[in-house]
Amino acid sequence: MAASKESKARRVARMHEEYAILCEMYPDVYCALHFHNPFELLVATVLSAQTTDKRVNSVTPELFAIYPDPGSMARADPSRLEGIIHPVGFYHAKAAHLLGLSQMLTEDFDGRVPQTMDELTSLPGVGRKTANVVLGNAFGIPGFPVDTHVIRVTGRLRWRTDWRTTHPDPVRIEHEICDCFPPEDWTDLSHRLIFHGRQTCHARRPDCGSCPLAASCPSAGTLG
DNA sequence: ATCCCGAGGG
DNA sequence: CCCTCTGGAT
Repeated sequence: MAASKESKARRVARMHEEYAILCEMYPDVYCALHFHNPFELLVATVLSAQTTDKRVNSVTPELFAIYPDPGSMARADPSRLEGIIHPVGFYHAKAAHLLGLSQMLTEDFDGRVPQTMDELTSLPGVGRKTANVVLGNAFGIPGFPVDTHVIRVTGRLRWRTDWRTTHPDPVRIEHEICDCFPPEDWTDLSHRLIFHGRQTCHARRPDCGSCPLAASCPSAGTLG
């Protein structure tokens, strides 16, 4: 068992090679959401859940023109807020999240976006993935956002020691990958894995034929 | 039908 | 651990 198992050093070396290939495949993968401050990024990221960045970007200009800061958003009329963010979907829950979130920012955090994982995830609508995006992009604090794409892609590439697990633990994936890459790579690497999952390594029919990673991918050709 | 750079609730 | 929440695009 231990003899046939790939050594950690070899596995880490392979992960780094595959990261380099991802960089060649997707030269311009940075935060698709344009923002001017941590509050705007936080709101835009909360809105981004299970939607496309295009829809989020279609509502944020009006949203931030009317509610430029936590104080004004905390006093927003719920139905008006719902109307503004309606195109992103999940508008009822997300409007409630934005209201509660901005109220909590004004009451508990002096109107500022907190800079720790525990404080961020205490906000309504903010999970670990969203918190890591905000930490990395707004504050330069390294974090590794794990979403469904990261779970799937890292499993197929076998970047996880527990890749056979049916229901992998996202926190464990985060820690495993952070253990193998320097902190300055985390945000960028996460974005590329997510982008790869969307563009090529789809859940149902992954496009292995056009994927440069297929040569070293243990799952290539075994799917779809 | 299935997917969108998820999170909260039961 | 499952489900729901939205609607538009493919």
